[in-house]
Amino acid sequence: MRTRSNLSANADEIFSVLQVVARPLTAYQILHELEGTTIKAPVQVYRALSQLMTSGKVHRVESLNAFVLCDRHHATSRPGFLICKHCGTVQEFDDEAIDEISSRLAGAGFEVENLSLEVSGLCVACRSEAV
Amino acid sequence: MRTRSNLSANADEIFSVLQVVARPLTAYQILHELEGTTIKAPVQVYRALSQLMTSGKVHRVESLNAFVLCDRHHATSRPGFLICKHCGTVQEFDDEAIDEISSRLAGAGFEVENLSLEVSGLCVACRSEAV
DNA sequence: GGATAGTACGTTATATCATTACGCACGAAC
DNA sequence: GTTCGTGCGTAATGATATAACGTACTATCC
Repeated sequence: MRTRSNLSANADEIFSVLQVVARPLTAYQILHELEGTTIKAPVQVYRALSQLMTSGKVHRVESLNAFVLCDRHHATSRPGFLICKHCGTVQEFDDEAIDEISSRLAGAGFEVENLSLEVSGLCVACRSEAV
Repeated sequence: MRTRSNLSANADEIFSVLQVVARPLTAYQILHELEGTTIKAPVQVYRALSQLMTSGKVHRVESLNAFVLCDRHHATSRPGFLICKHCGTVQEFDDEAIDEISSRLAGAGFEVENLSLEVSGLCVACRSEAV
C-alpha cells in the first residue's frame, strides 16, 4: 500500500515522527514514539528506515546510531553532521570539500557508495556559554 | 600496573591483538581472540579500548562498530577510512581537505573534538575484479 | 482469469554491541 | 599508615539490529 507521499504505510508514519521531533532519533526511540500503533516491533522500524534511507529521505548518524530527516538543503551531494556533546543538537552542514574528497577518491579508483562525515564537539551556543 | 609500552596490562594485550590482525575488529571479536586469557568479559575489552583511544593508539570505525590500530602515517590531524563492502578491507587515508573542513568549522565557532570520515564502496581491486 | 513474481507486512526469537554497579588490589602522595 | 586514583574482575542488564517464518496484496503475463 502506497500513501500520497509514495512511502509505504510504516515508512510514512516514521517519516512523520522524525518530521515532528526534527532531531535524530534511535530506532527504539521511534518505536517508543509509536506506542499504541500497529508498529510494535523493532524490525518494523528498521525496515521502514531502510526504505527511507534508500529513497534519500533519511540519513543515518553512525556515531549516534540514530536517524534524522534529510533537510534537503544540501549544496553538496553529501552532508556532514555537527554533533554537540553538550546540548545534543545535531546539525547538517555542507562543505564543498566533501565533494572534493569524494572525487579524489573516485579518481584514485575507489567507487564511493556512501560517505559519512560526523564531527562532534561544542556548538557555538554551548561554547560561548561555557566561558 | 604498567608495561613497557606504557599501557595497562589489558590494553597492552588488546593492542597486540590489533597489531597482529592488522584490520578492524569489534570488541567481541577481540574478546574471542583472547579466549583463555584473563580477559573474559566485554567490559574489560571496552575499558582497554577506551584507554587506547584516549591515547590515540586506536581509532573507532563508527560504521562498523569496530576498532583498528592507528597507522601513525597521518599527514593530516585526522584520518579518513575507506571501507570496501566487497572484500571488507579498511584502509586509513589522508586528505588535506579534512583539516580544511575542521578549520572552517572552528572558524565558524564550532569547537571540534572529534571528526569521523568514513567512506564505503568498492576498493580498486574489487572494482576491477567486478568488470 | 489463474499463475507467478515482487513487495510490504506482522510475529517471534535471537544475535550483536555496550554499559552499570559493585567491591578488591595496588601504588603514589601526603 | 591513611587517603586517593586507577585499573581490575564479576555479574547483570541495557541498547542496537537482524534472522526466519508465513501472510496479504498488487501487477504482469500468458
